[in-house]
Amino acid sequence: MLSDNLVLERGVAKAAAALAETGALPALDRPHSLVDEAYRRLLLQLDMNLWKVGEKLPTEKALGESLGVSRAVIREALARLRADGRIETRQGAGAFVSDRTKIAAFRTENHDNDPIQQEREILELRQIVEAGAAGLAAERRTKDDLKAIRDALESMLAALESRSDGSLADDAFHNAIARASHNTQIAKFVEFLGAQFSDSRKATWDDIGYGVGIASVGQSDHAAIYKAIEAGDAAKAKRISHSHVQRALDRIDQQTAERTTKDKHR
Amino acid sequence: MLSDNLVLERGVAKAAAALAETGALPALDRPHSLVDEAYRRLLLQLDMNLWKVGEKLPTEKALGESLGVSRAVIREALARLRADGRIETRQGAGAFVSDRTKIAAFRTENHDNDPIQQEREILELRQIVEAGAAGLAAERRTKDDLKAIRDALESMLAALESRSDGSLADDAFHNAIARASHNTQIAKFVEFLGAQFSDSRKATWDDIGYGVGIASVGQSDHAAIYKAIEAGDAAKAKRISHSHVQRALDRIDQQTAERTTKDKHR
DNA sequence: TATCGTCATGTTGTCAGACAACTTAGTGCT
DNA sequence: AGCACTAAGTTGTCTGACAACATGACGATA
Repeated sequence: MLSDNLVLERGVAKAAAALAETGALPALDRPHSLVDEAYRRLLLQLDMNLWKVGEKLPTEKALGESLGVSRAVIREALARLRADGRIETRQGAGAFVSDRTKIAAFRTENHDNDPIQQEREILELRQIVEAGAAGLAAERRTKDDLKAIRDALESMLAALESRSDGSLADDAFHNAIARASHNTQIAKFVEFLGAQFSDSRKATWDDIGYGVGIASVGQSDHAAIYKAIEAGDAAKAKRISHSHVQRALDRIDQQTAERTTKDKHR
Repeated sequence: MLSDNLVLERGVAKAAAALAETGALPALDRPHSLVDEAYRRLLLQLDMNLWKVGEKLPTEKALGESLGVSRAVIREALARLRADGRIETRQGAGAFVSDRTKIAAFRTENHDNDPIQQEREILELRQIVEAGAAGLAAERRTKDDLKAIRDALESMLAALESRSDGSLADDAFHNAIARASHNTQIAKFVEFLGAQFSDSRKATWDDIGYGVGIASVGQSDHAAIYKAIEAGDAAKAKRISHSHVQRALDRIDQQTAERTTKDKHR
């Protein structure tokens, strides 16, 4: 079942050349490298608890043979899993499934979930963390922090007036607030969460966004958040930041509702 | 400066054998594998902005020669960096520094920071997220969720009465609440943050913890959090959860204060 | 019998070389 | 200038080899 040959699966040049004569479609799509594929397979099997915690995985040789790839490919895939803290390897012994207390990295990827649902969930997490960060920022901000936030605010205003893309300034604004919390982990995490969006956030700033006026509503939120942080009002900063993201959540829910309605009438 | 040879650096068997005659201490500690070391070096150089965003890294061959390791080692290290989203590689072209919008994984590790300070920062992040999760849990919990939380609560109570280690049940309690938020990203992240602690959390449950009564105070917090979630009181669940973690933060600050005082008198 | 070395075997860690697939820059032709 | 073509350089993958280490079997010794 899981012994599918990775090489045979994707279109290799040799196979493609052979098929070209028969008129079969060329192997245009090479979605991932062999290492990527091997990594996905192994991660999937780990998530499915195919091997218990502490149990030994098959040897690199065996894994390579079952997937039809060389040991080098398997080793690079295992290196990733080890970096994620999902497995531990001991020279001469083998690779073992590590328990959950060893997780070393957080990723938002999810094999099975609906992408929209996933985006909603990330946004909700973002809402919590950014509101908390805004609260801390109100308590700890320095003059330099305020200046950084203000600069980003002005960049966004300029973008808004020229109807150009302000998503970068938007990012900078939220990151500046997170940094003002003077907690590098929070700052790093907000930056990370922001990166998980980059494309979908642009929707706020494109033509549609301007048409609906999302961007300008957002801007008044931003100004209010800044004022609260400047005034040192943590509760207020948290509240406004929270409701600011809530608007984005509501938009997602509204779109989802519209879609399901459409589906019913189809 | 950065052309140090990794192989020469760590204690290789050959070198150890040579030193054995001179009476030098044996190379007991083999801290990391070559791949780990190479990964750290490259990550450090990336964090130091040695190469600009979009800039091309040296070739695998060159990197291998400058670190004194084979291409295979470099490739596995680069595989990790690529998995983290720090670089992108194009076959035939090279490896390039990717911009911050591509970050694929969040790690708490920090090269330079004081470990205690880092623990405090993670705990603060935890405070924010867990309080938010508790709030959502109060709004969305099902009967099954409540049962899972209650089970963990009872496990902790049993551990408390038998004065045994309840850190696992403690973990289970907070994870059950996070799952009750019905947001898999939040649940995954709470689980992740919990894993970043596992050892230091045990302090709450060891002998010292019992002596000071930390565990029993925590237990009354836990019970109150459960009640609030059961009652659907989101604000209350958030508030208690927040102050629950605040106690742990205060303990850290107190320890830090004591240490600095001691340092002064030394 | 129980314990302790020793050894054979298997596995991971690392190295070296080779070729395929691909990019890039240059070269020469039109 | 623009184009096809070539050549060199780079990453992706494969293969084979050896070192370092773990583990269990075996036999010697007390």
